[in-house]
Amino acid sequence: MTTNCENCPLRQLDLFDDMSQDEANFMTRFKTGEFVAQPGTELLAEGASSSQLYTALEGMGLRYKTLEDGRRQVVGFILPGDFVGLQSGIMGEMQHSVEATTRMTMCVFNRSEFWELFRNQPRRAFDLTHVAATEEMVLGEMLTAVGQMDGLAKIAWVLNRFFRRLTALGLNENDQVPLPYRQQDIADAMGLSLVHTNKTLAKLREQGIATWADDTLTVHRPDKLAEAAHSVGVEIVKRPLI
Amino acid sequence: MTTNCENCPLRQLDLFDDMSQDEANFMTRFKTGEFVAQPGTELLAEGASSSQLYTALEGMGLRYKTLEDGRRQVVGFILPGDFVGLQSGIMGEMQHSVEATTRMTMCVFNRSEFWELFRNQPRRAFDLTHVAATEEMVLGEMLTAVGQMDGLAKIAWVLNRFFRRLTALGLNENDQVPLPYRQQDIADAMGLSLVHTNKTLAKLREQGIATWADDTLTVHRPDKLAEAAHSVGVEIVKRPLI
DNA sequence: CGGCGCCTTGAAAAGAATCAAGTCTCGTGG
DNA sequence: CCACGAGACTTGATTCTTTTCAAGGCGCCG
Repeated sequence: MTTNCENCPLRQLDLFDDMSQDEANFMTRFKTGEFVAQPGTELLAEGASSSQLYTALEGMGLRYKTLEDGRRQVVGFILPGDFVGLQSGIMGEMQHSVEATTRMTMCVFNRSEFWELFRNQPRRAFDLTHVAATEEMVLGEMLTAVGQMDGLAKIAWVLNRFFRRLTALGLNENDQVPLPYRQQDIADAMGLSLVHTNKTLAKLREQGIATWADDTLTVHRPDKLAEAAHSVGVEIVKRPLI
Repeated sequence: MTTNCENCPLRQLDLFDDMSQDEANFMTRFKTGEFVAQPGTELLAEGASSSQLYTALEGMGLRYKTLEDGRRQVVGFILPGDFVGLQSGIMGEMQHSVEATTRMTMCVFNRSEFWELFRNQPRRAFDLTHVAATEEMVLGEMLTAVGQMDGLAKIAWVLNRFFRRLTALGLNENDQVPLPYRQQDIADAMGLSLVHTNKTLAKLREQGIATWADDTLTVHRPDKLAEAAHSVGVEIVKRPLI
């Protein structure tokens, strides 16, 4: 029993642009099925050319690149509503791997119908470009954090981002949001060592700003967190849902 | 006297995808003129919504984000053939500023005709998405370098990238390519201090790998440079020209 | 000639990585 | 039912990369 795009629960959210009836119909045709990934599964591999494109419907995952020496750079986190596989759809090959952190439900689209989308659904084509541009924007902000901030600000930055984004997804209950990643994932995302990440998280905890334990992030002082992240004004941008 | 897209010198290069006659005609109509920017000029400002989109025809520039405390993160370098302003075209607002480093000649396109491109030129729309995806890919690689590599590898990485890209643009003469940036620009791009950048450049020079002086980068040992950059196999990807 | 921008170099200070244990939880198998 | 091991989180001590501070040099332009 797969979810029909017209009844997609994500469509209700303010975070996402409205979708016309016509577009929803098209998406339902474009969608070839659903796929459930178990925790730890690799959905797409760097260098691989997948014939499948996905939109995350439920669960969380991450994008990462691996270096020869085993180091890993997390280049993004995948939350519900995120489109996955655009690079392979456009350039024929993924430049990073994608892994499910929790159990994930993915909407599956067929790459062969990708071209039809550009020919017959200019609005959806525009949205796809929007998705790519948004991704680029996020990477630019992340690069700025990794390149210019010190440890405390980096950690605050990424926690703040999660907090706001997950709140926009309606997952905030009493200033608590689910955050099922490991400390190593955050360390690899922000270019810090695991040990330093751990000590920095402890600092944020001791200062009564935010506590992250048991896959749950509790933000006691959202204002202080944003301040520590040097990103007071940053809004989570509205985006199209593919 | 502006350059006609059909006779655009960049089109000759292997680096760029072929363009059909029909597409070249469309681009000529899409193009509203040319614009010459003097060194140091700000072409687009972060947060601004420009009604103009550009393709760099000649010269070099850079994209950067500024933090409240004055720090700066360079999020990309603009070389001939690069498209500028996609974010403002798609999302209505630039997320980074763009500055001309040298004198630059820019092809100017009108944002108001942007939508027509998506409606009537699906192939060009696809190319635009390709540009966005390529940009995302480059940022991902840069993030990996900034997040995971040490100083020497970071500098080697960026020099190697310039060397290969400028070579693909036909600007390589005897292993020398023009590189008109300041050390501070490279430092801000790779998240290093100016002092450390300078000392690291000295190291590469002493080791006989590469010398950068007088706006010219000379690579004595391309193999060693790529090795130091941990990016032996990375190719400069072919891309569409907008 | 003087000042400004950029590059260079040395010394000191600090932030982050690495090394090294040790704890806690949870699932597995004896 | 409990011992055991794996995986993740903590914490202290040490090492080292990188930053910051400070100063001088060089070329260019008014």
